[in-house]
Amino acid sequence: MTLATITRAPELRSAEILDSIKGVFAAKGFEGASMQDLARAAGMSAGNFYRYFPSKDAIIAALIERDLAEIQHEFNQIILSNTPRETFRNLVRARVEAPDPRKEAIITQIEALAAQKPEIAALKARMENEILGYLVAAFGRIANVGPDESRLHFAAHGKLVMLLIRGLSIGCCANGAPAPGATRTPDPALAELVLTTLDRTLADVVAIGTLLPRNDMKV
Amino acid sequence: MTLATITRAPELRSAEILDSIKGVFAAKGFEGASMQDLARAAGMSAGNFYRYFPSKDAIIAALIERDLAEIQHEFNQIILSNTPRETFRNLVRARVEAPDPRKEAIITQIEALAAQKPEIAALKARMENEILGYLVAAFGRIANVGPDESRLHFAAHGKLVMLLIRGLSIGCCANGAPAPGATRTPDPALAELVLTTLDRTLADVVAIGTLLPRNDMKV
DNA sequence: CCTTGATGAATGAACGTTCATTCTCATATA
DNA sequence: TATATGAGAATGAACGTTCATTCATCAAGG
Repeated sequence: MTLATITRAPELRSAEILDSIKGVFAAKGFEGASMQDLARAAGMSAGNFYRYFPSKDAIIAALIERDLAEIQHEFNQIILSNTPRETFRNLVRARVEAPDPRKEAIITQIEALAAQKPEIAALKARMENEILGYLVAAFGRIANVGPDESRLHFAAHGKLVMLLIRGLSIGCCANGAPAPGATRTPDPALAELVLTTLDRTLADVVAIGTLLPRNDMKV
Repeated sequence: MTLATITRAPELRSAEILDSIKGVFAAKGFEGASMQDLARAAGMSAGNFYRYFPSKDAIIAALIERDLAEIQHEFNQIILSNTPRETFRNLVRARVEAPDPRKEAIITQIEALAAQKPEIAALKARMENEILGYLVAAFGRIANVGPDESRLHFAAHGKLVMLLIRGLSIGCCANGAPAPGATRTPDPALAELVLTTLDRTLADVVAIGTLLPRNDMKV
């Protein structure tokens, strides 16, 4: 409390709260976690929680917003890099080899919530479309083609990459024991397969790019 | 009601009920669908519903069990076929090109529920492990290697295939409009990419198989 | 008249949210 | 320095609703 009070900006406080409750959502699910649970995890009373988030749904919305900002930042690294392909591959590798189980569990919850709450569904759709946009832009940068061409030819490739990364993170199988804090074994062999699939996709993108009007010819 | 009474076997009746409520689960989610909703969709009262399923959880369990049986049947076709690779590809193609939105929505719900109910998590784990087993067996049949070798070398490939099919079905992006009965456009380009990825994986499996002790040499 | 199938109102627990109240503490006042 | 003040932070009990589940009751067929 005293420590919390020191934190001047309420936005920082909100971010702290989001951090502290992520685990609860991951462990109990969105509906399974009561507001009392969340408040307890955040170290405050149920009532006071509403000073930071006007509703339970708003918490999920804030989580989505935060993840999106983070992802956006990662893609900026790719776009600004002068070795975009390597940068892309490194970021993907990090995500594939050291996934954050809490983040993935929350994405699963959002996925399920979208069936129930149109507002969340819209947020999810926006998030996915934005990420797809970033991916397509990154592909355009890597294959050196303009944005329109990129959008036209690489949209499906972008979706495939999203599919692979998300699917891997969900840990589509072999989780078995529901031990809460257990370090999930994400099957290195599968991770390796996913990575080579991503490499193949990237190679496809570059190959297609050579057949398209190049971006740098205009200059 | 009168029609229902004619149905002699209660198991058939249960299957009918499962069919009629699948849409409700898909549209509203597991927690979003109340027992009243489900009973109404099944054309009976809330109380009477409990004559067929002892609890809400049991409905999900029954749905999982049914899907598993169906999948098992499909894999039997592959194992018994004398052109297993083509049979496999055809089944996958059907699933990729004409997905059942309700089934996938329910899988999403199960995924999220597993975080909350250990019983469901166990069921889910069993289902995934069984499907993986079928896939590995099918790969063994296709690559003509024994079950032990298959399990040893193709487990990751099986997981990759599961990941691809499930990921595609989730419609990882570009669903946008939450119109309930809308025919989702599953992006044929993405479907095609997934199929070629599956073909590559299958080719990898066969290639690895030629390096392994063959199954038919023993006879 | 008894069994079977079905009803829908009743139950009780759980949950999101609200609100009257208390606490904290920096500043103002004397 | 000692005290008063007031605004924001925090509490936790209470509210109203929803929902899974149960049960007393009924209808019909043999």
